[in-house]
Amino acid sequence: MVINSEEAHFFRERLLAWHVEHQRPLPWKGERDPYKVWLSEIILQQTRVEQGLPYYERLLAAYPTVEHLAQAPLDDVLKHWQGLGYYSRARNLHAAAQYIAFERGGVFPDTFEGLRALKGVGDYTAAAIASFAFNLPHAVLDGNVYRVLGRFFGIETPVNTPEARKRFSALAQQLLDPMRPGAYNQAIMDFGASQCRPRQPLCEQCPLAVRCVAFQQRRVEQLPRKNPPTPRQQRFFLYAVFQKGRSVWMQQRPMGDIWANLYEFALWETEGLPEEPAPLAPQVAARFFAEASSLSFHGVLGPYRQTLSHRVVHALFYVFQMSVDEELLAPSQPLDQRAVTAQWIPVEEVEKRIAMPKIIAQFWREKALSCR
DNA sequence: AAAGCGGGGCA
DNA sequence: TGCCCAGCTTT
Repeated sequence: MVINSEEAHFFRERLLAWHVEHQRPLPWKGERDPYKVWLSEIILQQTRVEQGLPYYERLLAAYPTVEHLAQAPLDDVLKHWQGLGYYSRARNLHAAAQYIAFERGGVFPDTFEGLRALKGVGDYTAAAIASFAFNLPHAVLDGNVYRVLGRFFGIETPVNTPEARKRFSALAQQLLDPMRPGAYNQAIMDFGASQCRPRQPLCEQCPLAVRCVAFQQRRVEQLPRKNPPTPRQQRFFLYAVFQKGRSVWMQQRPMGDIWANLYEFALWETEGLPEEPAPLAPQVAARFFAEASSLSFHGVLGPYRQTLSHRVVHALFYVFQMSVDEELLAPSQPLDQRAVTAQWIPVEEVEKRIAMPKIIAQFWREKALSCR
């Protein structure tokens, strides 16, 4: 789709005028430091501003410069990231920080291609940093832009396809104000977030409505189109929570699966949940310890359920206590068969130091409450 | 081209 | 409950 310059001018000017009146004050607005822009953009990937804001404040306080971030242990970065989701962002953030700090002397890339080569930086994030920090003319294409352009131009192509990506990015680049790329990108994303929002958009007071195809055809709620998502697969986790004195056995989740690098308890993944959980306790214990007789079973909690983007996880927690004077028994099956860290963690350090998936943190919190 | 990867908010 | 969110990476 090629648009004439008059139409592009109309779109641009109305949008920028709207932005002057309606923009939200946020800490990264107008920021030119590429480190801060980068940090904010990684946090905001697939994440609402309200959810990401406190994480931005805490991470920036903990790591004021890219060197601070690069020198921190990955587990500390993950702990700061706990609860935000998509944990590969934290791993990539850390890896990119080390690259910038140790191989580039702390100097950020200042071109689109240089930024795009950083781990965790795709087309959107590279365009955002390039335009905000360096005023380079690259148009952002995110969920907001898809929606605004899809409605205004009445585009039928489902947005979650490679074809849409090409069409929309070409369109976005034509509409970009080459003299004010940063301001334009801020404007269209703010506009999508608060005016042309997914549900109940404010069309009656919209400066673009007079030329908006979706509005004129009363199809605002139908656009942009999207292909249906793939159904979520169910997974069933039976956790064995081994406590010895004031310590608990925890292990790190492997790469290449959900919650990579976060910590959990000894895990037995099954094809389903048992009808009667409690009688299964000896079998659960036997999965991990040959000498189950030295364990006392303290009960089972759950099932807990958590929905992820492509999975639904159901979890039961079997709690066992070992006597304090007992030496650590050899697991009947290696707990670290996935070659990850496994260790006894003092109970009082778990919440402070260990990054856990939400479903683990929730169990742990409720267990602590029920034990006092 | 499709799948995998979190968690929160809202109708 | 389903949908969406300042997306990226792997297969």
